Amino acid sequence: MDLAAHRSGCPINLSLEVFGDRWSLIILRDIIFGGRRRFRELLTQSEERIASNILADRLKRLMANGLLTRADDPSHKQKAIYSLTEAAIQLVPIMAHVGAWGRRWLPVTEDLSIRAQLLEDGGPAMWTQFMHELREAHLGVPAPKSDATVAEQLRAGYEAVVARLAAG
Amino acid sequence: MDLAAHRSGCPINLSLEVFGDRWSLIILRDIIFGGRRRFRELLTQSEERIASNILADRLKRLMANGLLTRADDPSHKQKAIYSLTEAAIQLVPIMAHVGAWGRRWLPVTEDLSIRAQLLEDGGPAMWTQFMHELREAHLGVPAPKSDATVAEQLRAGYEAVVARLAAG
DNA sequence: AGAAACCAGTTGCAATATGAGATTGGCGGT
DNA sequence: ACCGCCAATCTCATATTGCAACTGGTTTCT
Repeated sequence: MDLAAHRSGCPINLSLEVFGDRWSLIILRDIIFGGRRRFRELLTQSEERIASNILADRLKRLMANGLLTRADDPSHKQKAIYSLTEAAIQLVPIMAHVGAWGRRWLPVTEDLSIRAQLLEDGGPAMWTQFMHELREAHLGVPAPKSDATVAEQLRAGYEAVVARLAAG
Repeated sequence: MDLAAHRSGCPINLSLEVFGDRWSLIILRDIIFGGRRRFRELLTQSEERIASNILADRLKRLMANGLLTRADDPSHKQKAIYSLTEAAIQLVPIMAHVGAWGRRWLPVTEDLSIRAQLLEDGGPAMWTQFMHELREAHLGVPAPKSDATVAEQLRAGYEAVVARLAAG
């Protein structure tokens, strides 16, 4: 596509050209923190109700920009599996910072911000471990063993808040 | 404006609703790292050539979202001065991370990425000092004294690269 | 004083992107 | 054979973006 179609060679500008829109980081968030790997999961299980055409377009664009890869599911001929690339996995610290910033300055809801809080409290060490787990799940790189995975801690924290809110 | 017009209460989503577009962070980058404070400076001195109506719209939106304030310049009746709020100053670590990510994964140019590199090398300590300097310049909060300001280090690094590229 | 340049935007209009909903065509399970 | 699932695509209405020209006022120059 874009032969020299860049607005400038500034790293912030180029980054925005890749994920500076309303949906790309939402999709990556769902893949990274929500464990979604397929079109249908991303379409129906996100809070923000993305339209199917937008989702299809963004997945294409993220692949073209090297943040995602797509593979056929060997067990289901028409199922596709999306995987993060190393570049996308390295967005984890940015996600953590953005989540922390949003939690501090915007009217977030408790259930949807608990993961951001756990990640903020865990700090860079937790982000690094989480990135290892993502590399294992998406790139097949074995991760160092640990008793409680970050993914599990985030899930448990979320469940606990949802249960507490439901109990009232 | 938008009463409950949010797509969800997720901190990442709400953050994207504030600055998840192609221009908002570019404008903030120019204010934070380029020292621009006025409409005309932002309009004409940016690499990416923003259109005046888009600039006007984004400045309005950033003010509505609490990232900028606007004041009349006492010495010039029709000059306005834009200032960062504390919320915007706290985007510095995100800017630093996004710059570092872009530098690693995208085809940046050397002159426009030197500042990102200096900021990456300087680490969180340098970001913190820079945030103090921004608080002094935009909020009137006196910053701890230091022999070389971060702003000056970034400027000098940029000038050096530009000079070397021009000579070489 | 009069002309020229500067300032912060606004306006009109074409091109582009977004969004909701229906539809497509291949696949799997029963 | 039928029904539901899957990854998209199509259609059409609305919203956003981008360019260029323009506004109404203010300072600066001569």
